[in-house]
Amino acid sequence: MPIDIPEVVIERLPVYARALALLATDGHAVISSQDLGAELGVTPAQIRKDLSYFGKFGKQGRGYNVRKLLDELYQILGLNREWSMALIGTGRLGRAILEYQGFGPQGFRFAAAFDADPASVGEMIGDLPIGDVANLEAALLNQPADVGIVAVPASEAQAVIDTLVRCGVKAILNYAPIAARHPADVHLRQIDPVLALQSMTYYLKRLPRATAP
Amino acid sequence: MPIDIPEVVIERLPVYARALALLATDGHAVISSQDLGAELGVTPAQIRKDLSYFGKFGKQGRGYNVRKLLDELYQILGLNREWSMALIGTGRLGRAILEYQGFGPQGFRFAAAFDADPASVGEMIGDLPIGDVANLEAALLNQPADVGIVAVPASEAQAVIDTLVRCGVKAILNYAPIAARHPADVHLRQIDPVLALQSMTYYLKRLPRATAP
DNA sequence: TTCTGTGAACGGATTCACAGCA
DNA sequence: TGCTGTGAATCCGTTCACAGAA
Repeated sequence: MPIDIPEVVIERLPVYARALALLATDGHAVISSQDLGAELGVTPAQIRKDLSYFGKFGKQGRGYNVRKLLDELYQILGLNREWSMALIGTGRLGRAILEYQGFGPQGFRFAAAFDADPASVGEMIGDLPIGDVANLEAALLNQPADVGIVAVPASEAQAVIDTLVRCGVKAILNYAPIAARHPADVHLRQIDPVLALQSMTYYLKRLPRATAP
Repeated sequence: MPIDIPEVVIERLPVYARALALLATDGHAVISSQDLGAELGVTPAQIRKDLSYFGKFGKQGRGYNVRKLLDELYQILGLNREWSMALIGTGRLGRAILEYQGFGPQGFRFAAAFDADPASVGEMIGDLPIGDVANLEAALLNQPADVGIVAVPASEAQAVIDTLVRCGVKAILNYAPIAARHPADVHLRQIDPVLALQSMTYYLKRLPRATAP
């Protein structure tokens, strides 16, 4: 298993896994790179090349056993275990993230929550107590989390991320609209709907039709 | 202004704009590609090359006038106007999106909301009435939206996206966890925190330290 | 025959490096 | 001297095309 696998490849694997999971529940036993690619809007060669970084999972002339390939991807991605997450920021956004039903079924569990507002600290959200962000470092050193979820205001986000990094957290999902600085060995993903919209308006602007005011 | 500007370039422009806006409010009048790059974790050459697709905005020996470059980027991206959005899906996620405070200040306004649940249809969220998703097509043809925001369950998302496409919506922000099929002239961005997490676990799995069970 | 796995070819984005202007 | 703008060189991911297994 080579060490220099392009990050784009790693980012596509969960997409494949999700599609395969769907195929499995639909009762498909086997699928070709051709058909999987059509499903996902990806070229068959892309899929085969991506998978070839990790091994040979298909059968020539047949395709891939859906169940087997799915298991392999789960193994590769580490999805066959539970991952603990610490949420920092329990305002509107933070609470929405906590209540989002998509994480649990995929094995991502909130283990702790923190906020800076004294009015919130001590409060319970479900069965999760809100801790003081001032104690974030101590709390994390005592009970580490695999992933940090940052949902604080933009002005506070870099400081929170620095703290997470200092505590050894190696994966951060940042909802704050900032370009956060972080060491190369810490993985950071940005959830940024406004940036997504702002890049699409470039193309909208160049279209003939316009919305009525 | 060439037509074949790489999409990655377009996606970086809002990042530059955001940083410049911050610099402007901080009172910085001028910035070099060097300093802006350091701020954003991007190489100076990258910034200069990106901007060169659109014109010459800097002064040799000095750098870029922050205010002027920001104005140019707003012009290029079409951020100096308001864009209307239609939200489809007003469940937990949809309501959180509606209440998110980040869209308004950037000129993105919710013009309509739709749901399939008869119990929700007719209800008001703030000053926005929830329409029946069965009437989505008619409503959009009557009052077009610039952007569609999809926050329905995964099983319904492709159908909703198909409808938006049929109504001429050319920009879609999809929160549903599916790899949606869409025509090349329709721009689609995916907000998918679970995928983001699932690609980071690949790297976490390969680290020595593990969380206590 | 069908479809995988993969080296080779290709294409496109990033980086380099420098001419040129303030 | 300092920094932009940009062709050229480089790097890297994608696609091609085919040998080989079922």
